[in-house]
Amino acid sequence: MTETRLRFPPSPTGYLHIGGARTALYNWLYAKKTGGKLILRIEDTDAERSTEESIRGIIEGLEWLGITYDEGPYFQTDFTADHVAAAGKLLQAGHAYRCFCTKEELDAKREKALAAKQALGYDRTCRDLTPEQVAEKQAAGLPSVIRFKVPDRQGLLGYDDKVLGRIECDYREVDDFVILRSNGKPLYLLSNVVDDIRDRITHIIRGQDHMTNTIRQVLLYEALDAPLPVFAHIPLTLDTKKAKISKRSHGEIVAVHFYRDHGFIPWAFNNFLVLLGWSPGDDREIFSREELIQAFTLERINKSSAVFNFRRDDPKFFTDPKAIAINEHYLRTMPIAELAPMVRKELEAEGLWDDAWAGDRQAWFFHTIDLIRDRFHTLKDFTSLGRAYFADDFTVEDKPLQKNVLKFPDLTTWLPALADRYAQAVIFDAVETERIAREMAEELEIKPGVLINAMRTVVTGQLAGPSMFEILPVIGRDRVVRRMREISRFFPAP
RNA sequence: GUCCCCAUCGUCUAGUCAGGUCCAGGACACCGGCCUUUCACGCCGGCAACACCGGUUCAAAUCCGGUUGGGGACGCCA
Repeated sequence: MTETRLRFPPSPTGYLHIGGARTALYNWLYAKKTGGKLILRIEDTDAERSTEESIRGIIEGLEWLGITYDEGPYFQTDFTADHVAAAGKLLQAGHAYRCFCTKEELDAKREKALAAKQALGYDRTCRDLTPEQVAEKQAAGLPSVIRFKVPDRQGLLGYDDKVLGRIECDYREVDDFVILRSNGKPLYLLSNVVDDIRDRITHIIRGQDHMTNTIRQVLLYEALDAPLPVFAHIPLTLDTKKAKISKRSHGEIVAVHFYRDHGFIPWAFNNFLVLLGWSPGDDREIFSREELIQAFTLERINKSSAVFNFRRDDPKFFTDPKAIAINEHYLRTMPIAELAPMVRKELEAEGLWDDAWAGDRQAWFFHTIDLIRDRFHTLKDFTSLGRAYFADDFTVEDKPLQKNVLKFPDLTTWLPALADRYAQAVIFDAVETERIAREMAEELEIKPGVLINAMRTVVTGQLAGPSMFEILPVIGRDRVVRRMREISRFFPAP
């Protein structure tokens, strides 16, 4: 059996979006599973829309996701000569012909057909031009494109799709498509096939929006006398209104970099993505890299499209809740040693990082992450909700302030008093701080919760969090005492 | 308009190919309860779907036909 060779061929006309990322992931998984190769090919034949920035963005996106490729990036424009040669060969062999119809004529016909609700498509005007007629028009300097000549055959044209099964349509339904523009530049349908043949691609995993392309490309493989690769058309990712997700209409929310910038763990995002159109057949949903490679098969890819259930401007769910849930799962369960570098990056970006946390204080750093991560959703939470553990410039949220502090003006004396006891305590650990706090509450004849919740508020800024007495030693006696003594600053001046 | 594809809880899906074990399972979300100094933590429970019509069959989510609905494509874009 020959080596499997797959490719991911993005067109560099924008950022990498989740649909493209998922396609890349499926190709990558299949390559890994079969011990094959993944090739990255930048399809930049549309010079007007291709940009350097987009190429960089796509590569960075793949890198962030951890989708590695074995060859490339190749650039399609580097192989223009091959494409042009192939077009010439098809012309010579009678598989293609020159067409002199102008864009204007074609546009007019298309619009007319659209208005009359007639079938769209090329009417074969130039298909049967005699060699003399062609020579005459060329001599007159008329520009021409090269069109593929769809064979005049009875019966059905088709191929076997790995996920959809047999796909067929009538030969007459396929238009004679353009393979070379009037300016001599090749077009996608041709370039793509020529490149796939040269790169010896064995499996093409792409979106179902390519199904009509595949039908036409099957003809190209035949005319070019090349073996047909295996095709697998994966379902599309739709938005909540069931429209195809696109960069243009959805913007950042569908961009891979959005998830990087919102504190997603790369593998968690892959794990979410793979489930959008594939399932292992049992109840598993969380997979390590190796488990997923092992479990992944083309046969278990879904036929029907999936809705990416993202939300906008929702304070709780800024994107698909399931994506967040999977991210949380990883955030809360992965080995601290793997999570710590990601947290470090977040802290560094906020200017909060202290090198000691990678040295003498690494145990503290790991313990702190472990203590607070249970309630976090993304890596961003470490520098927002968890800021008080790493810095003094944290925000005290209004809700706990109202509920736990301002409601009890006596706290301006109670809390500094408790702070004094903490300052003088022989030991400052969870057991001792709790004993002291409860003892004082008893003396004051108040519920311990009043002191505890007030402490939580001024020490962490948050309404909720881990056990208060676990928190205190982590934040450290000095900081705790200082924050408790400063409670008056939250009350309006008398 | 033409062609192609698809159709199970709000969302992602299992079950469909080999009909009975499915008055349909899991996850997320939602709702309720418990735990707790707090909580968007944890634990327990609940709500919730086979698009419709017909056929085949002792038996249909599963097979067949039709209807409806959704999506995609129809470029000298990729």
